[in-house]
Amino acid sequence: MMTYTLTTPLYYVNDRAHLGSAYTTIACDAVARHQRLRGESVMFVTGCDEHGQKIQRTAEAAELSPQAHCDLISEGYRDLWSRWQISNDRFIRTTDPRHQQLVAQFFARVQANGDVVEGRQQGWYCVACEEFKDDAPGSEDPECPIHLKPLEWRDEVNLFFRLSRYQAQIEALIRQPGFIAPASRQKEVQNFVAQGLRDFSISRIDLPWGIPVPGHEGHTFYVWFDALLGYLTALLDPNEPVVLEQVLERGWPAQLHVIGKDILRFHAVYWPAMLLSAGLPLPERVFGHGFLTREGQKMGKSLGNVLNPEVLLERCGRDAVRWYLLRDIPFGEDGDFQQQRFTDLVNNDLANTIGNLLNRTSAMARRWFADSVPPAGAAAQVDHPLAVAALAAGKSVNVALTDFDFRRAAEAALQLAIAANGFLNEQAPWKQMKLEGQESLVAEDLYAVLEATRWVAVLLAPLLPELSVRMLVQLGQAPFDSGPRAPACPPGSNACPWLLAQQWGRLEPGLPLIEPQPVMLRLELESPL
RNA sequence: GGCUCGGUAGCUCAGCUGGUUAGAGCGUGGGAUUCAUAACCCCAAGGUCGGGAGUUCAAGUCUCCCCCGAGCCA
Repeated sequence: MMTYTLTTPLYYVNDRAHLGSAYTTIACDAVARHQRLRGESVMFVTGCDEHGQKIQRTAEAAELSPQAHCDLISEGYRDLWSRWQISNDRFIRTTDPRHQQLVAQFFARVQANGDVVEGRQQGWYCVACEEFKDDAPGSEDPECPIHLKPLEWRDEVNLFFRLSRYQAQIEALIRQPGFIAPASRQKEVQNFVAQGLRDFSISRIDLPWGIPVPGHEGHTFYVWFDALLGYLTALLDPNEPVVLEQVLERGWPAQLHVIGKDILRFHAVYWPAMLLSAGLPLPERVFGHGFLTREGQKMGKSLGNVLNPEVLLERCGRDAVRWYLLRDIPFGEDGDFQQQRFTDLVNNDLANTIGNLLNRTSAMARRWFADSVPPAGAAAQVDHPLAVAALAAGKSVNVALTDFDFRRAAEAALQLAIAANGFLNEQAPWKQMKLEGQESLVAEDLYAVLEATRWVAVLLAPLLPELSVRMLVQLGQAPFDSGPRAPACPPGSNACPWLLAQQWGRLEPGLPLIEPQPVMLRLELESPL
């Protein structure tokens, strides 16, 4: 069975997780859950990138060994994702000894293919970028334009990867529609490649905190070379011997790499070339998403306005943050985190519109129909206005999620809830109940709204798994398993619960309804986050 | 400095190959209602579409220049 493999970047352990990493990871989580709900077998990879001089120095500054520092930070990531209930199947650390073995095997292939050459590299180096700066600013004390830190003069013999040999293949690759997403990022990479690809160095000398290059004493691998390979190591079963070829049986090639727009070049150019050299298939798609600002300003330590995902989690909860990030920020574009808007949207959409819909409908059904789902009558038919709305919403959600358009998906689910609320106000069952002989009409109306509400819960499952579960439980429905070990359904089988749930009329009349509890509380933030 | 993307109501954004009075949600104001989490539903106000020039019978939508923001390459 085909595996849907997707990855977050392997986060650099230079510092603790920030909101940006949480954003990327949550988006991937939504995709992974959606695929699992559709019955796909999913391999969702995340992890940490732990080598390089920058890490070594950060550790020294903290008076820790590099390993101790990496252990600390990567454990922080692992713990954070677990508390966010991220459904990753793997968490790879590039300091894993197994990774070292895989890198050696990969390197051997690249070398056997004639793509490794020695070259002298001389120039100004930025440790923060872990890169040589081609155009040295001439003067005596050049600074890195990005980090505003002094550059260091290096003169060393390194190993180079012969990227230049792959010019034509890379050009063809990035021309393919869909490989680089969103499409608006394609040109930038094309122009970069059009300038002519130059070989890039894949080793460093006298940098102990890295993976040793076999056969080249004193060389360690350049951090990017080793980090990208983490995607492969992650796929291997932790108990099986490390055999590069085996990744083909474990989900390679990936369907999707989700990354921040700043590292598109590495994923859309360098990485495919490395894979070509090693004779491995290429990933289907590289999605470069935008960055988050906060209240219109760039987040940064110097400004002291960094939004900590731990704080967000504790004070606001998973559903609220996921909803805001997925529903309001166009995936792919830059976005701005605004606290007022955050609470407005969460309270309006989740508490007032969706939560209250369930609450009011369930309360009426219980009051007038013996604590249970009323008889459906004509409302069971698929031409009921809410049935039509539900089917349309379901279609939109599925299409939107396939396109990684979380906003459209969230909007579609929300619109269904709005339609159901509107229908209730039009039909006003509370008025009808005061009249004689209107009970069957009221029953139909309430059934239709309860069923539409069930649909809202179903459609929210990939985006807000927890809210979805709380709603389904109140409706007496079995919640869906979209977690790491969710069982996949063979293609063509009709056993996929989530897809089955997207049929109008699945709610059983007569089913007991438990006393409604608010499924989503309003956010009341007295102080800024 | 070069390249790319974006700059549309207070806020977040839709506006396909140029064509009737520029749309939605949030926020704001008003109304209606009481089943419900002071919730839901309805209505309204709000924009010289970043600035300037040009092409056209007609431009938010095409061309050029400039300004602002972001990313990449230097």
